[in-house]
Amino acid sequence: MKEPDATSPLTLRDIARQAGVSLATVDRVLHNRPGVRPDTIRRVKETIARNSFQPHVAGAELARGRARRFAFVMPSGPNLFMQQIQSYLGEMSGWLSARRLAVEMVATDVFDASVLASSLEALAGEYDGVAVVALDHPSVRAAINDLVDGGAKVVTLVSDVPSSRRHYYVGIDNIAAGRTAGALVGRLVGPRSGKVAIVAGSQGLRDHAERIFGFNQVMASEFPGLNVLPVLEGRDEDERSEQLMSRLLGRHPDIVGLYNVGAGTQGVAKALIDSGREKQVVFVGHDVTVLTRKLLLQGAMDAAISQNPGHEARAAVRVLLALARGEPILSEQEKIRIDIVMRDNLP
Amino acid sequence: MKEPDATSPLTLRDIARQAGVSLATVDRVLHNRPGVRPDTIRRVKETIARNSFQPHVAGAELARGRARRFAFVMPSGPNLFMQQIQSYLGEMSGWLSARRLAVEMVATDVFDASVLASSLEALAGEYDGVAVVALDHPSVRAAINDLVDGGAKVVTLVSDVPSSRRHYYVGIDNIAAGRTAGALVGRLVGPRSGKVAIVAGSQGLRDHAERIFGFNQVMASEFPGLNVLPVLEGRDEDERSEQLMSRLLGRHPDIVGLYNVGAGTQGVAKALIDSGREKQVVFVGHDVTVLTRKLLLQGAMDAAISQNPGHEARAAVRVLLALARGEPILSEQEKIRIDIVMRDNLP
DNA sequence: GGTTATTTGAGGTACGCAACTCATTTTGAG
DNA sequence: CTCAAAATGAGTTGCGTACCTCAAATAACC
Repeated sequence: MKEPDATSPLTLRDIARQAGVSLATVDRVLHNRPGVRPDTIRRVKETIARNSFQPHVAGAELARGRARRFAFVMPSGPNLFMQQIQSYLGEMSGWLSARRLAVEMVATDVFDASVLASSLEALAGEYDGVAVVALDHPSVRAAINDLVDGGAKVVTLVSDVPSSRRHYYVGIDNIAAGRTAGALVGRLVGPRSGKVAIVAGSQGLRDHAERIFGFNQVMASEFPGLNVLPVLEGRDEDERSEQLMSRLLGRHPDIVGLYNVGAGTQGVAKALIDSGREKQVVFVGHDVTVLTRKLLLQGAMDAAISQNPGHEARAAVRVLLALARGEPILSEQEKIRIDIVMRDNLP
Repeated sequence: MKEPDATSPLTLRDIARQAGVSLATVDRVLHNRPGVRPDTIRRVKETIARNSFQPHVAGAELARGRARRFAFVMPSGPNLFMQQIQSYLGEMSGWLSARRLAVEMVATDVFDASVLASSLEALAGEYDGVAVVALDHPSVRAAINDLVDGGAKVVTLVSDVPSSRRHYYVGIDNIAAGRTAGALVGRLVGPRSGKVAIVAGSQGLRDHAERIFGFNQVMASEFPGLNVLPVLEGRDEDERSEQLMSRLLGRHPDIVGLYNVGAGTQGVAKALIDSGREKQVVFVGHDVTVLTRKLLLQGAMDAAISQNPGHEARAAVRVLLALARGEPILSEQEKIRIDIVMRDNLP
């Protein structure tokens, strides 16, 4: 005999009884299976809502049997970001396997739309969820939509494709990141006036373009004393960035600020240090790596805008899992913050 | 007939077979139950390790039956921090109930050691886990240790009691927070020299003392041009803080920086604004609230050091859950970061 | 009214583990 | 060697859900 004494958690059986239907019907409603009258569906859903009933995740997880497979589609090549994500996923391996989750990395050329699109197509039906560092291009958009239609949960990582039907975007607001960089450069330069240089990978990349936009916005409105020079495009390569930067420093002795939008930080820093002006020029860049950490500590770099890659990796996994389970997403938790890292709050 | 075909996840049964023991013995080993020879224990553990086997959380969770109860022991009174934590826990309610977790708030006077200690004692045996905003005092330490001995998992929140046997501390490194504040004030003041004021709640509070320590450290070593004035103790009250600050501003026309270590921000800001010097004085404080948000936006405050309370609440719950389940803790994930919040990266 | 289609009920099995009982084997002490 | 104690095996039950089958009831149609 089951006593209705304490507030022992409700089960599906209780819901069924309260709604005056059988367990099978509740199950049909819960999983959108056919063969239930609209009226009955409503009654069951109301009962669930009234009791704010939540199915026990553990029960559901156990009953479904098979493990879930997630794919992370990431840039190929000796990419530091990919290595970091991979290492953070590695740290989660215990957590993952205790939940019977398999996460696999799929390396591909994310900068070539057709290659990326076909890589995505190849995943159809194989995975329950896909996280992808996506290029915003029609064929990629179509591939993402196909995955979604195939029943997979799709999350864009770092770089979004807002026009697709992806379920979620895990990454920062790049315009706000650029604004933050602008505010930092402006404030740290102080009352001085002079020129400000920008080095980006390419203005064709969505995230870089957005950061530059935000940066210029702040510069124009809040720091009229600073004159922003045309953007140098270093293609995220160290050598090229260094050359461009060296030349620019030579031509403009009155540079007081420098914003490095993407990678190629090593080259930019080398040019700055070789010029001997690293103490006079405020240098703000992105991401906390071994390199930027060193530069911050030695004072050559003043601040780094960072989007914690560990958080991104974990958030992507959590979001995919929540989507697959049909759980609500804790959006506040999964939001990637724009971190300002200076020497004294290095993580 | 079970086929050993694919890499279908192992179960306890597989481990038992491989180790050449029965399921009951594996269970005894796993739960540190008596009645197993040391040699057998070793053999079982080795088998588990060799296969990097992780018990399926869902199975374990389902089998244990009863729900888990966690208590959050927090400051009573109209405390903004408590309200925030409570609201963030509210957002998690679906997540919590789907895992059959009950989180209860226990309000108490956390600033009175004996009251806090007896509040903690009262929880013994009732809860599987306790998160507590703790005062570092011998009687509190003893109460925490008693809870731990009673089998509860204990996490200190925001304010640590390192000498106790609490399982984990969820909060920031306050010395580093102070250093960060110092670096910000110093950098934002720029080449000017002058005096820097500090307002704290009380130097007797561990976190405040640590922040001041870190702040002074940076000031002394990196900004010799800035002269730090003696600490004002505003008891985290607006009125008192305002009076003290007004008087100080009157006496020192050459104040260029201001660090507000704790609460009472409203009062400090009012004194600063009334003096009409908010544009000349760099003002750095703590926490992003409705108030500090407004001050940042209007430019009266230059930066806020923040420890995301939502993250703290969620981390505390996750850590308690992991501890209760015997899962490893993702320390990287649970680490509370020191956020620098300026106008352009307001969350 | 009869027939078919749709909807619902009843029940079972399986998932992986915890927690227990009780029988049996092994071990160690005397 | 004997006998009690310790160690281990074998088995059962239940947790809450998913997913399945088959029968029964109800509704819709002509």
